[in-house]
Formats: sequence, structure tokens, C-alpha cells
Amino acid sequence: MNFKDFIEDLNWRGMIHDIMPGTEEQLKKEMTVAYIGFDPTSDSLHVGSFAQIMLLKRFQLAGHKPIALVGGATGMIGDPSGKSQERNLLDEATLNKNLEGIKAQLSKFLDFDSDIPNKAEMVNNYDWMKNYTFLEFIRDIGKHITVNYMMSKDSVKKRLGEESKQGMSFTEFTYQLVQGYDFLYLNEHKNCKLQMGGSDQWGNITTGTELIRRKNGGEAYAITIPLVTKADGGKFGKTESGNVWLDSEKTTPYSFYQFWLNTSDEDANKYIKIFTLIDPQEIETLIEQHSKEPHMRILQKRLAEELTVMVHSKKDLENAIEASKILFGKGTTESLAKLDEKTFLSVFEGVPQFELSKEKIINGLGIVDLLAGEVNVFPSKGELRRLIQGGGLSLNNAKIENADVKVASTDLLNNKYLLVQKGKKDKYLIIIK
RNA sequence: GGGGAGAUACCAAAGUGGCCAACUGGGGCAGACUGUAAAUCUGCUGGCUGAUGCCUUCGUAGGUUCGAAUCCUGCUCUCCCCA
Repeated sequence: MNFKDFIEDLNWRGMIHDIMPGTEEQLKKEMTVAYIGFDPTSDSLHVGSFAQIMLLKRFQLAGHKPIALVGGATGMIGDPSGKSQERNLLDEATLNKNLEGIKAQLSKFLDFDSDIPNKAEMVNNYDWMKNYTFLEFIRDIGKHITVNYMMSKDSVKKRLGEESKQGMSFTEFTYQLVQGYDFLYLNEHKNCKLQMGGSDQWGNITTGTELIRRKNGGEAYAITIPLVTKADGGKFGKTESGNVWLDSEKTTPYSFYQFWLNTSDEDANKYIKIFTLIDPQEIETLIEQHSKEPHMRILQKRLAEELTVMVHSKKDLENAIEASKILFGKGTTESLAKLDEKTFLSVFEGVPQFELSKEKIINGLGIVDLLAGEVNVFPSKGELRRLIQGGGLSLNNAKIENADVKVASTDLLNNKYLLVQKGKKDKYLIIIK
């Protein structure tokens, strides 16, 4: 790829929501510097940021220079565009830790190190905001943007509208100006001419381009990508257990793999374009194959494979596939019992584990007391009972029919494990010591 | 500063003295069907207890009452309008 077809490729992938006139010409003209902002509220990114990461990666692959900005300053304020509540100020130590974590993750995708002219950079807006006084800021920056202009942004209008119950603090109102200043700063110091981001950022980004134009008469451009959605209307990137993180400590490679494998057909068609680097021709072929035999779930498998390798490793992928086969294959209690211990443990690496001492069950223990008492697999006994009544609980791949069932040492797999399953997908391992 | 409206479970939203652990919708969880998909249908969705019973909950603190989410008082917070 080169910088000529960057926009064309994005278009094909359905990754352009809005683009400012002149952007394409600028990108064709020369190597261009662009930035995307990331939120440093955690030391890891999650899949919600993934589309943006891939956007930066494609940008670098196309020969341009990407900057990843972490919002140490803006992260404290809270963007009214999101539903985000007022944020807490992060102390500098936490911020630095988060920054390092995020950089390490981005390094898997972007080239920060080599000598290429378009190597990636990471910046933190806290560095240039922390010593900027309020007075200086409103004099140098605030002067160039009218309140009328700021009020016309959707994010602001929504919060001022009658149906809004929230109101908006001055701090939140100022957000677009602070973010706009980031763009101006990068424009002045790094020759950055383009800001990219999610579609909800359009208003904030254009405040930046406007600021650059009015203050310096400079050129600046914008591209936003559509919000990644799910066909069923749910939030992308969440599971019952919370965010899907890129950090293997927070989301195991197995869970990560499972997350993508569970993508619906409709979404898989979109996601494979957005989240992988597979070229258009091959994707067309995959989609066609998939529509012929949807039960094979070709798209989901490929999506999960590509991403697990990219975010984790080939080895992690193999383990995840192996574990998935055993956990979701036509396993019975017997076939589980046949697994040798080593395989068994490696399969369950990504599954939540609990420990219990052997004395507790040697004389038999009610299943409810076990799972919601001795071991906190479930937080409440009532909930567990309801689950059993609804037929949603299995032990060692066999359905538990009623809540009076007792578990004894004869139920142990390999003489020391119990496999608990809630519903179709959630597995838990109890290790008897 | 003046006037008005309001605060109910994850969210939205009913309830205005006992029939309220609280209508309904969304979300979530589970079951059936399937392909670990979608759609659809069904059940569950404060805690403890075997389905009876008990305990804690309707912003917060008190009060009236046999009895309060519902009435009264103080407090906190939110929104709207006028200055």
C-alpha cells in the first residue's frame, strides 16, 4: 500500500464516517503527520479502541507518520460527547504507569523504533497543558473561538437541550477547546495536519481545525471513522464480565479468542474489514464462502485467529483453539475424565479457577453450599438455585437437575478437579487441594 | 436572589396510607430452537430460607400513624424558568 490508496482502502472497509474536504489531496501530496487520542484511564487498551489502533496502523503502512496521543490532561476533564461522568484526576505516577502500558501495547501495532522517516510517536497532552495557566489559555486560545461556535456543536446542544436532565459544567464545555488546542500544539510543533478519531469526536476535531485556521491560518484536516456497533444494538467490546482488554492479564487469550469467535454473522462481515489487514480480495472470498456455509463460521474463526495472533501470539492462539475444542466439542463426562492432567490444565489456563480443600467434600456437600458458599463461583445462593431450576448449570459436562445434588470425592476429575459450567459458555474450574 | 419541578431497583418509568420486594419497558442471566450466530418463544432478575416464612430497600435524617415509597418537618442534590 502507499499513500495514494489509503482513503480508498478505508472507504472500502467502511471506515470513513466523515472526511474534511482536501484531506485526500493532502495525503496524496506528501507524507503527512496525523494523530489519534487515547484515554489513559487504565494501563491497558481494550477492544473499543481497536478500530482506532488499526486506523493508525494502516496510516503508517500507507507511508504516513502516526502520533498516538494519550490524554493525560483531557482524560481528567471528561468529554461531554460520551456519556462519561465527571472524571477523577489521575496522579502523575498512575498516569505514567498507564502511559507505559499503553505504549507497550501500541508497539505491537505501530513502529516506534526503527529509523524510518514515518516512525510512530507517542505524546501526552499533560506535558504541554500542565504548566499552561488558565489566564494564558483563555487569552491565547479562548480568544480565537466564539462561544457561539462552541455552542453549535452537537455534543453541547444535546446537553443544553430541554430533554437533557444533566446540564453541563463549564469544565465539560471547555473540553473541546482543550482538545482543539492539542491539535494546534501538534500542528505547530510536529507539523501534524490531520486528526483522526471516532465519529463522536468530529465536533472536537473541527474545533481544532478551526483553531489552527483562525490562529495561524494553517491547514488542518480530519477523518472520523464510524462507531463500531453490534447488530443487536448492544455495546461493542463488552461481555458479561466487562471490557475485553488487550492485556492478557486482564483478558486471557482464551477469552479474547472466544470474544471474537462469538461475533454474529452480520457483525463479522463488518469486523473482518475493520479489524484485520487481510486484503479486500481475500475478504470478498471469505464472505462468499461464509454465506454458502454459515454454520462453518469461517469469518468468525478467521477474525478470532487474526486478532489473537496480532494482540497475543501464535502460541496463545493455538492454546485457545485447543481449549475451545475440548470445552465446546461434544465432550462428555467420560471424555473429560480421560484427559491427562497436563492437557487438562493447559486447556483450563484461561478459565477462572477456584480452590477448595479436600476435607470439605469428602463426605459430600450440597451443590449450592459448595458453589455459593465454600467457593464463590456464584455470589448468591438464591441466584444459583434459580439457575439450577432453569436448567442452566452443569457439573463435569452433566446437567444438574436439582439443587439438592451432593458433590462427593467420587465426582472429581483426575481425583482433584471439578468443572462447573453456567449456561453454554461460562466455565469455571475448581481445584481440590 | 425569586419562582417552579423533581430524586423509586442496572437504566427508563409507574405507584401518592395497607392488596408493594414495588406495574411496565429496556438491559442482563438462563431454557428451547440453532452454528458457541441472528431472530423468535419461555422463565428468572434485592438478600437469606426447601416453593411457606423472615430480613434490608423508594435521596437523607427525623416525625405522624396500628401501618408509609406514599402524609409532615429539617437537610443534601438535580433540572427548568425569571432576574
